[in-house]
Amino acid sequence: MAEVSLAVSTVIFALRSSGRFGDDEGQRRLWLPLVRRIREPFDGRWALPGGPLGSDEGLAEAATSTLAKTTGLAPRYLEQLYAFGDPGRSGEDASRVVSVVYWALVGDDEAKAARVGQNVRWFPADELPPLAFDHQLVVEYALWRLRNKVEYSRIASAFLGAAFTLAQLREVYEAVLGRALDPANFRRQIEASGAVEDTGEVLTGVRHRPPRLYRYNSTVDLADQGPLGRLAQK
Amino acid sequence: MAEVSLAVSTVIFALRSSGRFGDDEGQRRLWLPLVRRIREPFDGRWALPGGPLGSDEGLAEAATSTLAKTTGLAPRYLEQLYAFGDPGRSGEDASRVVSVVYWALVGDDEAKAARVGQNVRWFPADELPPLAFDHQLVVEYALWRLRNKVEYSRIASAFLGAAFTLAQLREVYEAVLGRALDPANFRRQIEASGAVEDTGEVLTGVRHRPPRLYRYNSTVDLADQGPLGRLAQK
DNA sequence: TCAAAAGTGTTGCCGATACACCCATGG
DNA sequence: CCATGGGTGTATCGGCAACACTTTTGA
Repeated sequence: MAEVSLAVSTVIFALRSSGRFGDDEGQRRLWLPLVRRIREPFDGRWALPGGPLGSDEGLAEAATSTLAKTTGLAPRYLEQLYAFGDPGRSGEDASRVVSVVYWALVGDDEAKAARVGQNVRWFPADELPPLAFDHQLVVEYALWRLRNKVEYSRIASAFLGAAFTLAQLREVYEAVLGRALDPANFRRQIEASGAVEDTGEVLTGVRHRPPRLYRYNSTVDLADQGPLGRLAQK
Repeated sequence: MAEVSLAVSTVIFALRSSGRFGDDEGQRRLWLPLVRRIREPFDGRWALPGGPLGSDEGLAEAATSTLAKTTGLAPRYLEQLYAFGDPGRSGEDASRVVSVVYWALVGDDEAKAARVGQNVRWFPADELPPLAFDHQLVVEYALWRLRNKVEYSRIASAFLGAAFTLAQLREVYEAVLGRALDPANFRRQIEASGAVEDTGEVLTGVRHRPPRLYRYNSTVDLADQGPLGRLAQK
């Protein structure tokens, strides 16, 4: 009945060091992968990865498979962002498309191994090329959501491995929020939130006092941090 | 390409006094209109008003026209809630439907004049009948969003007329949040937020000190309180 | 023993809550 | 002049930011 086609796109965030030197050199920044369009409208422009919704796929499932196809990665966190569907957003007289957009976080280490190719490239989130469709707006909204959510949930964990120091966690916060945080107060906040627990181990090899290693409190599932999460307890 | 049809549904909230006596009698409660389904699946059950997306309609536009069709009202506030699209949510082997759900607020006075019929009825939000599809979950999520948003935005205005006393505004907050608020502190919070301005007039005819009448600060558009609102300033 | 980051203690400020108290009106 | 809600003043509490200070390692 409806003469509209439905697509699912995903804004994929990774936190990678931008240094040209060693692995841990340089500041961490947010990066995201874009795909180059190979047809009209917006032929040649960069766009968010996505595709039509398969008839047996769930929406989140479609976002995950898009993510796998373009980067070869599995998301550590995935959440629906918004459904965009105003007529005209695909360009002037293009056919009508409604996009359900998701945003995702992938791990730092995995992102290094991410596939790149002629038509897939990673860009720093604050230095994007001109984008197709209304994707500029979409990315800005996703960034806003990410920055907001970092402050009141524990999604920052998605950027880190199984064990981490509080300094590493703080670096994630600082990169996402774009400002420095007081180490002392950050420690207290995180400890008070109950989001992490002490592994009992320490990180050695650094040329100063060895920091403790923490892991995320497994009693809280990351998936439940999403919009419908708090209603899901049946 | 995609074998899925797209529909738009709306959770419509009004704040009406539940008293059987006069207009201002009794506690205010949240009410919402439901429509009775007249076909399978879920024939005979109550469901959220909605319909397929017209080929020239924007998503919000479709939500507004659904609202007009079922209640005869125009929304004072409208915001996208979520896109639901998992296979199986329409019942077992039903055809695949993705619903973009909006939520809306309508004014107290207008809601009194709202159309009702055999197949449209208003229910208190906390005494809903069994609903079709996953609409129970949808309504719960909408309620959660409403309660959250009342606390950090000025959408409560949507339930009131052009001029109102702070006591009336407080009643709205109390009904939505489900708890009593300190009048003194409520006054300070609202005044500090800059959301309202004094009209200079007072409400007479009450048998105590006449309360001042306020209006909402028109320099802030209600429509900009939505998710994309803060990005819309071009 | 020194530099550097981990980790702890302490203080002051600010916003929110609780609640005492005065104000203005209708009856 | 009294009951009733409008409206103002104020003390207290708790969280947070700022920052001084101690700890523990590698070099």
